[in-house]
Amino acid sequence: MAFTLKDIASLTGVSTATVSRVLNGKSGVKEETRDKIMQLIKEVDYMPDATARSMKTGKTYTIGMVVADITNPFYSEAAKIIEFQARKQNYTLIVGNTGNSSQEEETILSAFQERNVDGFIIASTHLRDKKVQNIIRSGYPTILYHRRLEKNGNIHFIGCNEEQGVTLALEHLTGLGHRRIGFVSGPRRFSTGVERLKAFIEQGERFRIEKGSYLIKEGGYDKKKTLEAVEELLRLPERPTAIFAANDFMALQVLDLVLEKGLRVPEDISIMGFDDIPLAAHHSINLSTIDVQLHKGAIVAIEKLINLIEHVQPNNHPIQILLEPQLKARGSTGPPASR
Amino acid sequence: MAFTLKDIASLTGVSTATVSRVLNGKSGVKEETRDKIMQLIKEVDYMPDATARSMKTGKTYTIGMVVADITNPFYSEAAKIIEFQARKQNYTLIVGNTGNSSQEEETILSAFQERNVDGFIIASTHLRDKKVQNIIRSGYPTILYHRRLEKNGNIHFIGCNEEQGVTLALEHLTGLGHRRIGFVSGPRRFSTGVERLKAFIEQGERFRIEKGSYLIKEGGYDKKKTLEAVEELLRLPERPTAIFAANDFMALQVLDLVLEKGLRVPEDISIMGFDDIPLAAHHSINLSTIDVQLHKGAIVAIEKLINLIEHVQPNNHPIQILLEPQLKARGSTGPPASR
DNA sequence: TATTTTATTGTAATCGTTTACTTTTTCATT
DNA sequence: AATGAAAAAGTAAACGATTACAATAAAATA
Repeated sequence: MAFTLKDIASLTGVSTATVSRVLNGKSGVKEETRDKIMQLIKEVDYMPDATARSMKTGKTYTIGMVVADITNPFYSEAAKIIEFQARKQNYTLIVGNTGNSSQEEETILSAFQERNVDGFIIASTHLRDKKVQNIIRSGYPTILYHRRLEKNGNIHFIGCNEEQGVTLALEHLTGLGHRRIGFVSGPRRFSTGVERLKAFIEQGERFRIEKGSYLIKEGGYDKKKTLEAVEELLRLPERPTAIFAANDFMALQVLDLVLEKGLRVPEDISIMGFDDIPLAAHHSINLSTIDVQLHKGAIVAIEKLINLIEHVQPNNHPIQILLEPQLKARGSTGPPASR
Repeated sequence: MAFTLKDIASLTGVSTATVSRVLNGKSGVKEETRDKIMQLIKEVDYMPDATARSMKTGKTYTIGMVVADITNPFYSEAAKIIEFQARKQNYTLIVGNTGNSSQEEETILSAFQERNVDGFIIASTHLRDKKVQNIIRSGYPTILYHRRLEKNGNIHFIGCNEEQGVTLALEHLTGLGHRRIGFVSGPRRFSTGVERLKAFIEQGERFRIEKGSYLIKEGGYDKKKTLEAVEELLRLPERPTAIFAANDFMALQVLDLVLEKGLRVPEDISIMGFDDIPLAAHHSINLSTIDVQLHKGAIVAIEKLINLIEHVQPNNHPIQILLEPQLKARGSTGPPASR
């Protein structure tokens, strides 16, 4: 049965205050007393009750992170990095998985609030997410990661320069000679979805993608939706010579579907992704994509969050960090077949 | 600024006891009073402080899960399922990532203990894990998932029948005609590592794998170790016609390396994995492997754990569940090239 | 040695809930 | 109207730590 601070106090014949002081490494305790207490602590393997402690101090040393899908390498990678960094500073990370359901997200965020997390990293918000707005408004230290809200007044955001990323991708594809490029967009509820789409349309003009020869199709995170989009693209009278998927997770699905149909990549069709999840570099995937600097972003996110938590900001300048994406040209893209 | 139960009490002019009763849906509160309180709660969006509550009740409704590597789809998939099931019953899941370091694992487990998690799902234990033994001994509801301890007296374990899995794999490979099969084993600190290896050796005899013509090499989770193992296998005078990796994560690396060397799979060499992570079914991976029933295992694990937590077991029969693995024959295995 | 000063320790309230126990209110019964 | 039982509400003590403040012990100074 577990020992409490009180037990330690009475067993060593001192007051709880003294034990607490020792526990927290405060000064003003005689060496001898400290040693005696420390020894007993080791001996009985006493560990302070974080619950009780945080009740008094108001700090839980817990950070709530909520992601769209932990099985998506993009998020699991980020979670891993963030957890690691957090623990280095004594924080525990709680990760919640929304599966892109705002219903679930709300439940999770509430659970986290009830548990008094010290701060949030939210990587699942949709554009007009009431609950998220609510949390930010009520002053919780919060960092929006990767996805943002529609209106971003006074909101801390860390992500990548989506427009720049799309530009790089199109530069690459058009550089190879592609003019008919199909785009499988992400859901429009998410900032990444709309921003990448918007950039594709804008930049598409600039790069002279053939009018009407590309199709934009909203994909989802389930394979079915992506399948529909791909089928529709391939059924076009003038088939696109390249498909650009709005993220790697979808690109993988596209790749899968295209291969299933017996097309060769990149000889028959090029595939381009976005995000650069670790798997993209895998030899048998070998996906050309845009590196969104996930690692750097994750590190900055947790660093900034802990900063927000520990030093009440004198300046309430919202943090707005846009990382510069990079092109990763791999084997899934090549020149279009000449006909 | 957040409202407390006391605020709700004084604002509605009742005692804290009454509010608490309403909050917990207890009887003995007049309808009218209940309504009045409920209304205020909605109005000010009051949420009870889980910290304070669990301090009194001794329950945190939190489950600690510790995994070897959250970016390994095997674990992220399990975590996702477990989190989902847990939340359905009002539990929050904390996931810790050990990166296979027992140092890290210990830190994480201690952090979880201090936070008074109601139970543990441990999917990272090594065979003689002191800390894990310690936790089990001290009576925490704990389920070992996937990996087990060396001695399993009175320990709850859910995993798959490793021997059976290896047998299926060898049946498949030898059935195709392979006699020289290289095995890249997992680390021997883990039960899965030794069990799969042991089964390979035992069953290998039965299936008349050519003596001395196969090599067993301990791989790791970093690509370097696997690379070494693969190189050594390929350098053998009589090259194995198939490589069996002790898990899919490693099989993916093997696949990658083999392809990099210009070998065709399965024409030049067959690759077999173990676990059946979702990615294995991906068209461009198409890895033959052993389905360890991860989904079922995860569901059972969380179900049993919550059961342990909520109904103090009258019978302390340790739970020992071995799921039956299944062969998933895909494209990475085929008959050996005839020479 | 008496008196300050400083270092060490102790006391007790508090954080926000829950809950055993007590008190008050309501209402049926006589 | 008096009584008693049942229903509703209240009181106050926990849970296990932290901490402001008070008290004591030790050391320094006069």
